[in-house]
Amino acid sequence: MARAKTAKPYHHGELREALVSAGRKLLEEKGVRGFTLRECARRAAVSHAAPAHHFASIDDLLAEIATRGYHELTAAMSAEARRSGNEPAARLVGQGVGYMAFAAANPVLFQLMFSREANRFEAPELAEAAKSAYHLHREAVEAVIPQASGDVKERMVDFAWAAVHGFITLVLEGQLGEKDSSRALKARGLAALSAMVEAVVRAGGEPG
Amino acid sequence: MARAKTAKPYHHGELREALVSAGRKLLEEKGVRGFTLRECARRAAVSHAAPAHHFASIDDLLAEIATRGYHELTAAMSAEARRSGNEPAARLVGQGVGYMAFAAANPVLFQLMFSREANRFEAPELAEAAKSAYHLHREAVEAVIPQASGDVKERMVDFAWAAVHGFITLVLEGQLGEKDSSRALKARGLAALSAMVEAVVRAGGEPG
DNA sequence: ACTCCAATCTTGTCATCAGCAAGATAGGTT
DNA sequence: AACCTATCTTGCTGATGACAAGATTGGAGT
Repeated sequence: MARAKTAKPYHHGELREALVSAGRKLLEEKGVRGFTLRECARRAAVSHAAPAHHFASIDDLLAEIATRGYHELTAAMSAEARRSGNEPAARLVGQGVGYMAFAAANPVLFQLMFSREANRFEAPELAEAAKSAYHLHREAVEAVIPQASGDVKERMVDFAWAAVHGFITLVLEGQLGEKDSSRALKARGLAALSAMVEAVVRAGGEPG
Repeated sequence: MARAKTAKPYHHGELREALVSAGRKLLEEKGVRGFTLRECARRAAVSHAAPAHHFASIDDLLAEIATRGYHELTAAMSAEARRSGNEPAARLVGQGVGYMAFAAANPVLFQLMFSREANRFEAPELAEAAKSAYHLHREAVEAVIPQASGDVKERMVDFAWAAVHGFITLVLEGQLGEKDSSRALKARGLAALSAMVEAVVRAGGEPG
């Protein structure tokens, strides 16, 4: 039957994308606990049961959103490292800046990506996406201390990631510099990054 | 009326405590998203509406649990620092060990305490409890670099906390050393702490 | 000892949620 | 043109948080 111009088409056409997109906004607005499948459906203008044909459960949708988050995180790290030139230490700082910038722009998504729940989502692509971000970081650290032993490298990979991740995490949680301007916060972040890189360089300089 | 020995007393007597206790176990079992007020009530053997008389909302109960978590965290940090003697650097490492030990023993609670939601709970005692943990940390860092300028001190407080918090956070999320034994993980944690303290000491040695 | 009252706990209800079932529609395939 | 499968719908079930109204309790004041 020919439908009137104003009638809603029965088939959405790009519902999966629409749900991911709506879900991502909803996530930032309402937080992880306020996220509901039905609200996603409402925002995509479909019935409450429509999402089931694209995502087996609410966790499935969250996993997809988190996976895309990791892809974006990786891209942000790469881009900022590239902007920082060829010097390994500068690139490591840049990658950290990219990491923090992504987190600051997507605080709730970032929290979801690094939450305990996300780790139990059993989504292979999610684990894959997370690993590629990790490898990017690992390579950047190792490039700074190419002469160090494997043990030292591993420890510095841990340490560097912990410093970057810990700093931005504490900021997003409001534990650090609540009243600071975003400009001042950026300066504090850069200071933390500098301290981290310096520590890595020193540790790498003592071979063994 | 005299009630039979087997009859359940109408008044619980210590329901608030029972709910906090049950809620804490439930939290670790089911995670933040699996936490429900009704299950807490069930475990305390009261009706589903009973908790309302002790906690205005589910967030209120979570805030109380988080507040107690901060008190325990502070205690764990203090105790481990005390065990580490009087040397400031050793005490800072010890405090970090206490921090990580608490987090490892209460992973979900720890995640809750440092989640975005917890920050919006609007519970004065929660903010208070969080601050006292922060001050403990600040003092421990400043004791290591008493001669440093205020700026350097502030930056090292940021940095040290970020390193400790970031490391244990990544471990609890399963991002770091998934397959490591807890013994190996502890070693990696200590390595991160050492690198952190060394960096703080060096930075503090350059006055200004 | 008696009364009364406020705190505590109960049952019952409502709107909302995730997930499932069964039926309607659409777009593509043979 | 017939069909067939993915997509989307309405309509349920069981559970949740919050609220309302009533029952019970223990204690404060007389």
